[in-house]
Amino acid sequence: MSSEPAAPPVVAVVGPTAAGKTALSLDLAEALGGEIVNTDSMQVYVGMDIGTAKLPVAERRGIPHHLLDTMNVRETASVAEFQHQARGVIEDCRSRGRAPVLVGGSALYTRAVLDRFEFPGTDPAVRARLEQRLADEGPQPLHDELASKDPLAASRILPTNGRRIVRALEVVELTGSFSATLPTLTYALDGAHQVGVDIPREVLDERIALRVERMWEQGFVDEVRGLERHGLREGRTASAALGYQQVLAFLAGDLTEQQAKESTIQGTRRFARRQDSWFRKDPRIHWVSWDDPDMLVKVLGILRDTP
RNA sequence: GGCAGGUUGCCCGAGCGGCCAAUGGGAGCGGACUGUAAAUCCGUCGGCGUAUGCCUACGCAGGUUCGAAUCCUGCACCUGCCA
Repeated sequence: MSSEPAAPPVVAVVGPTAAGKTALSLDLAEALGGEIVNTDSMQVYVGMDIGTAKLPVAERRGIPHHLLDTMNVRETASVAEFQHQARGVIEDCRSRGRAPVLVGGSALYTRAVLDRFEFPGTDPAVRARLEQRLADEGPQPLHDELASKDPLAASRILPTNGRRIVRALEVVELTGSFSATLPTLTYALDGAHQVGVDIPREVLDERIALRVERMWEQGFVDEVRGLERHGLREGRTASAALGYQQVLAFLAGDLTEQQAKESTIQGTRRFARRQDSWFRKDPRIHWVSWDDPDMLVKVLGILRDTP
């Protein structure tokens, strides 16, 4: 038996928005002597605070938080880039003997960090050309083209999903083929664990509605107004964030404020369903109930008992 | 009080004698997902333990018809115009 200290574990807290991931992650980080690593695709933006439910600095209990506020709203986010940064942060934490605690609801981001996930490159010119064609011709001709160049990829992507077809064609042009299917569930990091916060739909729906109401009370509309001046509307990814897109529509006069709020609640609920479909099918996740008073103890037990 | 219009499935909204359990949208439910992922897209969607099947259903009650959500009569409620 080796006597050298084991590397600190990597724990990812997953689950739908508003389930209570943040509280658990803070408790965990304190218990493990760890640091928080954000895996939320929208909390990376500077100034997107209220609408993303970003934890205020004052409530971070002095625990270092990584990968928050790394981009401005005009910049386009990228999973591959995020993966690179996150792995760097994780390695850095562990080298200092600190356990990285990942928190966030962006399933693809979390998996990209935790799992063996390699993203083929990208080429802005190729992408732009394909997107132009998508706008002009619609998805079907592009799908036909994909079918002739990479039949397997075409068979795995529906002819109506222009977005995925464009990316597939881009990768085919760059590398010759596109896998169009998710890699197996295999951790790329040693000592990785995933803990899911399980919460009944009815409770979650209620919490989402409440959270959105609070956002408005806290001045969300003003936050978006301010970000609009910093180019939020031009930001490709940031402008599509839930709540932000709705408030932008309100500010443009396309929705009433009430409609924007209701649409945000509705959209967030649907988003939570999509998050569920990622997390529920991952058998590696250890689930704990959102209202379990012994949640932390249980999670620590799980970490101790599983390799 | 008179004239005109309306009442459809969880919600909105088409249908205007058979091809209607009833177009479409939303919600709900399920699913996909490799460099925009809080995105993009798909399926399902009255009930009945597989059904060329049965039941329930288009405000309520009756009628015409081989057959009605669709036509007629009465009633109830809503709406626009004239008073």
